[in-house]
Amino acid sequence: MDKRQHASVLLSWYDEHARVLPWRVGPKSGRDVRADPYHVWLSEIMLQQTVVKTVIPYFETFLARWPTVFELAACDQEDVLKRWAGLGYYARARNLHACAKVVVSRHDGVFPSDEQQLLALPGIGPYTQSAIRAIAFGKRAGVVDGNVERVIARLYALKKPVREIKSQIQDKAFALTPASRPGDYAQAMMDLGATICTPKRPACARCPLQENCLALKGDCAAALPVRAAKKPKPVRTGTAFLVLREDGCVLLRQRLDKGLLAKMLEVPSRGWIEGQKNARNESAPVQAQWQQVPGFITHTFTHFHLQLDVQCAHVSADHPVLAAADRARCRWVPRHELGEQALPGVMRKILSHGFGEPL
DNA sequence: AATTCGGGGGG
DNA sequence: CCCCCAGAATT
Repeated sequence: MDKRQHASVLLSWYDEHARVLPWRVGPKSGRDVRADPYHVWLSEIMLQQTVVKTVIPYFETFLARWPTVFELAACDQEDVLKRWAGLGYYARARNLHACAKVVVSRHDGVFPSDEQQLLALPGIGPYTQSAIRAIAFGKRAGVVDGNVERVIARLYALKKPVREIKSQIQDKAFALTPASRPGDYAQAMMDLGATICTPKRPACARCPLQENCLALKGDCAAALPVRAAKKPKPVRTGTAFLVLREDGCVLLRQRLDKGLLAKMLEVPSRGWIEGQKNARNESAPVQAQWQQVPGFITHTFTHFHLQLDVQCAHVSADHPVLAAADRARCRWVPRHELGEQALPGVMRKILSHGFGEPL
């Protein structure tokens, strides 16, 4: 099967099996209908390392709140962080807002179709750049994400660690990309990887490319691609402090501008340290009579496990926050407004555990 | 070239 | 539990 047949077979499969997604136009709604670059960009940022099902409700919320890049560029960053809360990788949200501002201020609100201009925008890397050019502008770009990486590795039975053959995979992906409907082709490859050519137990019997697949021929599809061994995740422990004011407000604090969960809100805590020796050096955010909440919460980040116990205290309305440096970042939030704050998943777990009920 | 960034769904 | 996901930025 040559390259033209490959693309033709895959596009036929896509025309019949394509999933209906809110940012996707077609494929049956017409040949030259291209998706709105703003929609494509927004969805692609959200889809970085995040599965389609998780993204859909966030995409709908963002589009309803900010119909165009102009509204998004004009809003406050914290508003973006609030609506991104729970989606993870929060640098994406900060870069999203920064990118919108640049597109408005330097490109008159029109997304560029040029590779270098796209790469210059915050949050847009090699993958997102090519996806936008193919899907929104109909350019012939080699779109390689984790799905395509796996499909290509199997099609050609590439048995070296993918780390070492990135450029080879990129070259083959581009070579296979047709001049017509490159956006549909890219989405077809990704859909194939997500639904047929899955990491474990691929459904080769239902694959439109089975005649073309060297891995299937060599009976090694499930073993590809070869990825580097992962390092074990250490366990960090600490204590969270849930401060309840008599008027029903909870003490929250904005995190630092850099690092884990940067600029998001948090329940004040100490520790997050491997082992337990130095966990008692830092102090609580206020002086109070602390009461241990029975049990603990656990949360797993990309590179460590976290286990926190939760201490709870009730304070009066004029109670001072201890650390002067913290006061600027601290705020009292009514309990019924917690759900709409820029609180990451782990912070919501802490609050739910402390209150004994979901936010 | 390695590490740092979240969170959740599926085996 | 472990895997990986429409990756990018930083070191």
